[in-house]
Amino acid sequence: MPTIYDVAKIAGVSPKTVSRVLNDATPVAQTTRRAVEAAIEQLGYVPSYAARTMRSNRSGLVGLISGAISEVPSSPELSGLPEIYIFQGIQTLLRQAGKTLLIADTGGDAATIPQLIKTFAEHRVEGVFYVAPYHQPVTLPPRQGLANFVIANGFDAEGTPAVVPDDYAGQKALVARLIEVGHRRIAYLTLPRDVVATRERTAGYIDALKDAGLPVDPALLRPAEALGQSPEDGRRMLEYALSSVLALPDPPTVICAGTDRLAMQFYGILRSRGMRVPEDISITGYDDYRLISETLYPPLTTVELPYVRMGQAAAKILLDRLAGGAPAPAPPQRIGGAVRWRDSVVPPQRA
Amino acid sequence: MPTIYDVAKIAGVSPKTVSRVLNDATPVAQTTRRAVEAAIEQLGYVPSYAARTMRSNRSGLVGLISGAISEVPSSPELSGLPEIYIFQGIQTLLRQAGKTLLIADTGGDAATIPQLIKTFAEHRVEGVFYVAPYHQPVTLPPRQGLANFVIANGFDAEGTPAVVPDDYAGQKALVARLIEVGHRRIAYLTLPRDVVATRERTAGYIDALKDAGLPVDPALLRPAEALGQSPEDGRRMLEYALSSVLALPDPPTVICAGTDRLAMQFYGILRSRGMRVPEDISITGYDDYRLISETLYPPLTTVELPYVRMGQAAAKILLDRLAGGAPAPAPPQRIGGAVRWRDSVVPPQRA
DNA sequence: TTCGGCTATGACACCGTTGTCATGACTTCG
DNA sequence: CGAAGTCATGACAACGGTGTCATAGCCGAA
Repeated sequence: MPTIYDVAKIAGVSPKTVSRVLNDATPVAQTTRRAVEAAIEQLGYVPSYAARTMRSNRSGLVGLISGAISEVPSSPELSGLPEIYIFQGIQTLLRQAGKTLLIADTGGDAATIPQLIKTFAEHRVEGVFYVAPYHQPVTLPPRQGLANFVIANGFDAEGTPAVVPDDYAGQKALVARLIEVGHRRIAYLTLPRDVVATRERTAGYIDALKDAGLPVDPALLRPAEALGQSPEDGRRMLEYALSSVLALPDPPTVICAGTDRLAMQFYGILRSRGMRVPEDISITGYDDYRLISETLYPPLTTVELPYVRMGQAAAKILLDRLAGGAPAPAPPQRIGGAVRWRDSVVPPQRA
Repeated sequence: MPTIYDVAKIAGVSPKTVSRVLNDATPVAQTTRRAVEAAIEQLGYVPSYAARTMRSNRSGLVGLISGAISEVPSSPELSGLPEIYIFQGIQTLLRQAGKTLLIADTGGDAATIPQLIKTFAEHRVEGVFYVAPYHQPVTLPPRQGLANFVIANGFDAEGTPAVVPDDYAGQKALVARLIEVGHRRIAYLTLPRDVVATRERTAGYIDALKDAGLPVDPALLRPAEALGQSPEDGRRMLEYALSSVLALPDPPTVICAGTDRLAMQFYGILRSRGMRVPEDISITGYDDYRLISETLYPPLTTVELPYVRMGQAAAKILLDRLAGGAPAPAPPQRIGGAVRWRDSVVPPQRA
């Protein structure tokens, strides 16, 4: 591969001048610049980041770790949206800033993380992203001399900069909207009780009802899933939760599902019982996982899980720190997701 | 950050000896080795890949490009499985080989690729993966001096090493299995006519029928989707295809959908018409996209799209080349996917 | 005219490792 | 007992850039 010396020789200048041209550094005469650029073109010269890194100590690399970094065992049922959207958000901003993304996946085994971090350290990454598979508390392993960690889709106890979805506001906005179109009996069949998203969204659900002066009926609020259960148990729990609210003397006119996947299952169960969606009952989801929400018929009203924007926010935090900005520990940054209003919800029909 | 000199000074040896310890090179005395290892531990020393790269010209980095690298415009309806599984397969093997993965996403804009490749070149990657969003022909942009390209989920006209799913064998095995349990009237409602997967799977469908000595009825074989149509048109086409085969004088006992997503839509349509799955009609999918195939009730019989293994196969090709193995151009390597037999198929019921 | 200041450029060392080659101590064998 | 061979180690240069400092040419002001 050609080097800066080859370019210098052809252009008839010193290597240092070539370096200046490459870095847009002052001062270089117009004619010199053109000669150097021509030589670069002619040779197909590409500068070496490795050499640049040694002198300047800035590698242009940023690491990303995804997979089982959680305290909670990996639950496929919870990681609805592929984390790849978070990657995309991160990468978009990094590329604009001239950084390149190194990725490593734990493959579900948290024990591999120290090794991954060591590899990143060997490549002298300027920062590291941790991407959790769903909104959760995490514990970062030892930093091994690296700085500038940012957590996406999670948070830790040490106040590491973090970005999370605003689950509270999302569910609250959705329920407020349901109330607005006339619903009064709103069931909420949630994800497992112990996850962050359930706690926050439930609070949003309750506050939306209170804000509208509606009563909160505990019979309308129940988990439709538990952590670590078998598929059969899951199915049974789901049907039981649904049956319970439908059997109430004053049944709901709309069912909010904890996730688009649950909503999809409700479609199936309701239809095999002869109920029509949305004529007989309205349904909402959460995530806006478009493979489901746009494919279902009728298309699903849901709340966006703003993964791309979360990734961008995480990248912005890191880039600001690299630029020498304030560390900004603060509480996790919360990213709101829009309500996606589709045809699975209609105003309640008179009985 | 501590360097090899700091380690050498503390251990009382020369830098070169430290280097030998780091690389497990002969010959180093046991006592010396221990002293050096102790010094490394004490300082928290981490070797610099950048410096190593300069001397040895091996960066330990491999690039991966995903996104719109296709000739075909990106169709969300076709990229059933998230490419992330291909990444995982690739990364598993690379990590074992001590390589680190650099990733870049085009963000849907193929015009960005030359820039991405240039960035990879600056980091002196040892190879580059192209990952297509679904099985398709691709055209690689200029290589800009880089070698060792491998295509995953696609193939090009130049014979670049490539890995693709064996769509022919997958559909053939599925249909053979259906015949085995007694089905004779087997409908196939496919993905858009022009995509590779449809051509190959249709051939598999036909050959399975022929092998069993069954007639091929063109009325049972039709596309359920077209490229680039609106959601409403899509829905209409889908319903029309389904209605057509059901209205036949001798209707099918099982419907093979072009993808799990289509199968999911068929569940919905059939149920809103009062038909039961699988009692009244069996259904199969393709992809084994578990968020759908395991969540549907009854769980969906489908064919695995072996993305993880495809990624591993692609990585193996690259690693073999890096190790100096034969270039192995050959036709694309075909990776077979297993039939996943679940409850959406039962033997045909007597009319 | 002379001198300070600015512009464009180059010489040189250095970043952190490793390949090449040399060297000294110790074995082994005739 | 000396020559040849092995083992453990170190000196030195080189990889491809960039930071620091020096320098030559040119300008305008005193």
